Amino acid sequence: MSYASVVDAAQAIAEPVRRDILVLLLHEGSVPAGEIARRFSISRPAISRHLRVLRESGLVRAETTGRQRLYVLDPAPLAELAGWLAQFTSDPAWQQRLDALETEVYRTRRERARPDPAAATEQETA
Amino acid sequence: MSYASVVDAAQAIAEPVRRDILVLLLHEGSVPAGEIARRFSISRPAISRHLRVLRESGLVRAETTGRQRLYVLDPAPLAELAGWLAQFTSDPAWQQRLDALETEVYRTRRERARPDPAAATEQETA
DNA sequence: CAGACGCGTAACCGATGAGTTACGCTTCTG
DNA sequence: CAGAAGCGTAACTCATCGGTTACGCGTCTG
Repeated sequence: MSYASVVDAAQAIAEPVRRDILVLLLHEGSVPAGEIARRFSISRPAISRHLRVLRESGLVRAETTGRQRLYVLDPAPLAELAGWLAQFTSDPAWQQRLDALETEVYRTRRERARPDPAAATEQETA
Repeated sequence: MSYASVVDAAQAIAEPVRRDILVLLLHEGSVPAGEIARRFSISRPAISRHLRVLRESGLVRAETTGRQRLYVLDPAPLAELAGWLAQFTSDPAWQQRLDALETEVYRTRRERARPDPAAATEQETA
């Protein structure tokens, strides 16, 4: 398990516009660059560079047909990222440890309703 | 359709150090801030700010005990992010469209394994 | 109680990133 | 074949980010 492309995928995903582009491609399948740009309020070069980021991180592939560039989604890196996330969401170890630790913070989180006697968890960063 | 915290989670995940912190907390359960800082080569204030980002995105919770701040993982936002990713990895629609399109780019992708650009910030240093 | 300890924050700085406009290259078209 | 259409890139600006050092504040301890 190398999780090599997790780095790039996470970086790519961090940008709202890029996420929207991915969703767009998911729904529409294959969309030319200009058409993608037309869907957003930012300029076409900005979209072009977002597409480059997505391309370089393997999330998207481009097929040149004539003077158009059709973009298609490639969810493989996203699957890898999902695999990386799985170690957190599926592994029960963290919960066991938290149970063993029996911290106040966790009980609060878990019950979500009881009055907080100490309230020492949420203070800084006013 | 909320995916509200996906934004923040993706942002938090985009940073290699923050990913490593999450993995560290996954394995160790509850770790004080200074101990976390000691595991990395960067300065303690830098870690402190990474921890703030993780806190504000809900990925981590802090419990103050005396003069220590114990950090624990909260995988809930990661689960949400995984849910967002699921629309790409589980939905078969994209593949149908790609099959229908039958593009050269896709056949290329399918036949030969794609080269993996090595960028191994992944394996935690702990 | 003075001082060490633990941790967060402020102030500052170089690097990165996302947006813009201007431009160039290739491909279609009248 | 000239010009429009479609895209990408270069050059630039501004905001954000991640790192550092200096500092402040609450907590433990001899």
